[in-house]
This record gives sequence, structure tokens and C-alpha cells, in this order.
Amino acid sequence: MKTKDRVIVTALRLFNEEGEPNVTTNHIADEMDISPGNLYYHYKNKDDIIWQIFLQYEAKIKSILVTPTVESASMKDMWLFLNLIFEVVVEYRFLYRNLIQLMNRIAFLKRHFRHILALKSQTALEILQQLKGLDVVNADAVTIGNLADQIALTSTFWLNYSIAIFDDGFDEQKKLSHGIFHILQMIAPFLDQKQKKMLQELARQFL
Amino acid sequence: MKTKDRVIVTALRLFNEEGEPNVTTNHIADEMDISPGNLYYHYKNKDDIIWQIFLQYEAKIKSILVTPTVESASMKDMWLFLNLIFEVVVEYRFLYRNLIQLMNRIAFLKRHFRHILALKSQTALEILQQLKGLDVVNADAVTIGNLADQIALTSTFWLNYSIAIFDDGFDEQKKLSHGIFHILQMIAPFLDQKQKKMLQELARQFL
DNA sequence: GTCTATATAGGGATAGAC
DNA sequence: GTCTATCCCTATATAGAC
Repeated sequence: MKTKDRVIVTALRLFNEEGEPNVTTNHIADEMDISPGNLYYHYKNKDDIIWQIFLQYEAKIKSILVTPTVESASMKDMWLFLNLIFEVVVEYRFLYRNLIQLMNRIAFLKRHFRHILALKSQTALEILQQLKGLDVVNADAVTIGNLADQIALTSTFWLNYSIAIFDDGFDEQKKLSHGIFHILQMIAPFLDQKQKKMLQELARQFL
Repeated sequence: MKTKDRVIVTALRLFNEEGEPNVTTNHIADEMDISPGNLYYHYKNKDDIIWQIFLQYEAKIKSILVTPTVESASMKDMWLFLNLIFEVVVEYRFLYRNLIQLMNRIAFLKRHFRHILALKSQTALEILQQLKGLDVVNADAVTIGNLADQIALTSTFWLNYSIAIFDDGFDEQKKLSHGIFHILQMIAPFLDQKQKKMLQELARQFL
């Protein structure tokens, strides 16, 4: 792997492990066994590195958000969608942990993240509307719109919430499954018995 | 006002306005027209100042969370409760904007905030249960428990969500009213027609 | 209680040799 | 592309005079 790419990989790992504010350009260079000067040959500054990582993140999350087709006509579609989202959230979790600070520091990031968040709401809405069309979900338009926003908000901040509320020792993967099922539970009141059963089945398997 | 208290007041204002990571002890001293040395006479370090501010915050939020009695037997009780919570959130908004970073840096803060968050869930649950007992809310125990957690999560992260999603020019107070009604809307599907009407009335008045 | 002066340390970033 | 050396700047924190 080229040095330029290794910087991104190493920085992402350190940011996730230690938190972006606690990782300096020197740390990154140290961890890679290259000199700080070398790092600055490849990237203009620290924010430039963050910006490049963000572009990777943006591509991944957008690829999930543009294909909201319901396949199995059941809550499994929503479950799959949420799994894909949470997977990306975990991979780039440093962004979510320091979201406001990063948005205030890097103007482009603010604009782009805002757009992604709107897209999240919209995609959730489309899935819910499709499920409603298939009589899987039974709720009026206002409720569905509200649920979509709630899904966007919760999938964005669940990670922080779980850090705040759970013990540090608690298994990382469990926290996420917990988040996904928390969101599914929000939709549960608007499902018929069969779909509710399926939810319980999913919970039994993965929680 | 004594210098010791003025530090707290000034620091809180600057933290909220500029973000805690962007405010140094020198900035605070500068703003107060005292010397940095003077500031360090009153407080051991920056985290000590933050900790003292947090103790104020904790006292205020706990006073709200220990008195969850339903008075009017309607959604107005929940509305009032959320208003009180959001008011405190705004007053100490720097805490919420950099929550994870602060929790990781100040161990006491982590423990205490975790406790407050649990208390928030519990208080929301108690209000919902009382409303259920009075036939104002109509939902099973699982749904109510889920709603309570959702209320705690949303009231904690709404501020960040609104920063992320709304234009910077958008009126601060409007953002918060929006958050409160977003939460009330989550409960709306479980209300009878009369309570839903009251919600619409509240929305008309304040949104 | 308050000030001035300063020690210490660390991070961001660049110049110039190889 | 990479390294060494270094500069600049800023933040935290302390010592000692008043």
C-alpha cells in the first residue's frame, strides 16, 4: 500500500480508537514509522486528512442511501437497511463522536453531512412508504414522516447515546444490535401480528 | 459578584458561545479583565471550572427530574416537563455539544451524566405510566418503556441534531420548540382525539 | 486576591538535504 | 518520497512580588 493511503487507514484507526482531538499528526506519523515531514508531503494539514476520510465515508453511506428498494415486503428490509447504516457508522465512528466540533471546524464537512442526514430521513421515509403500500406498516402520513426523522436522528446519535449510558465493558456489537432493535421497536406499534412476531424472532436471533 | 463566581458565569457563557474546546483559561481571564494567575488562584485548572459548572447543571436538572407528578391529567404535563428539560439543556448547551469528549476527559462527569440520563428515562417513564393510568395514553408496557428511552435520547441529542440539520440562521428558540413537538408527535399515535387536538392547539400557539 | 513574569510542553507546519 | 531539524505559536500552569 502506498504511503498516502496508509496515512488514511492509520489515521482512521487512531481517530476511532483515541478520539480525533487526541490524535496529532505526529502520532499518526509515529504509528506508521514515517517522519512528520513525510506526512505533510502527502497532506496539507490534519483537516485535509480528515476531509479525505470523510469523502470515503460519504461514498459508502450514499451507496446505501440511494438504493432503498423493498425486496422482501417485510420488516426485514428495514432491518437490513439499518444494519448497513450502523456498519458504516461504526467504521467511521470518530465522525459521530465529535460531529459538532468537526462541522464547525470544516465548513465543507458541515454542508455534506447535513445533506447526508437529510438523505437518511428521506430514504427511511421511502422505505416506510413502500412498506405502507404493501400493508406491512399501518400508520398515517404524519406518523410515518415523524418516524423517518426519528430513525435518522437515532441512527446518527445512538452511538453517543450508548457510550453515555452503557458500561464501557459492554460488548460493542451488542450495543449496535441494541440500537437497531430500539429503532425497530419504534415501528412495532404500527405492524400487524405477523410482522411483530418476525421482529421478536430477529431479536431472539441477534440480541 | 465575587471573582470566583464571575469565573463560572463568564466561562459558561464563553463555552456556550464558542464551544468549550475553543475557550482557553486565558480567554476567560481576558474576558473578565483579570490575570490568568488570578484565575488559577481560584481554580486548580480548566477541568475544575468545568466540573463546578457541571455541578450547577446537575442540581438544576435533578430538581426537574425528581418531581414528575402529573397535574392536569393531559399531555400538557409532558409538554411542561419537556420545556423545563430543554431550558436547562440550552443553558448548559456546551456540555451537550461535546458530551463524549468531556465524559472521556473527566471521569466524574461521565458517571454523573450517565446517572442523569438514566433518571431522565425513568422520569419520562413515570409520567407516561401516570398518563396511562388516567387513560390519556393508550399503549402497552413495552411501547411505553420504549417511548421513555426515546424521549431521553431525543431530549439529549436534539440540540446536536438541530445544529446538524438546520440552517445556522434559523431561530434558536424555534429549533427547541421544534424538538419538543417532535417528541410530542412520537406519543401522538397513542392518544385519543381530544388529546391529539390539544397537541395541535399547542403547536399552533408555539411553533 | 491580584498582578507580572515565566517555565514547560506540545502541536502544527516548513525548509532543505538526501 | 522521505528524513532531519527546526520554527512558531499557543495553552496550561506556577512562582513570587504587591
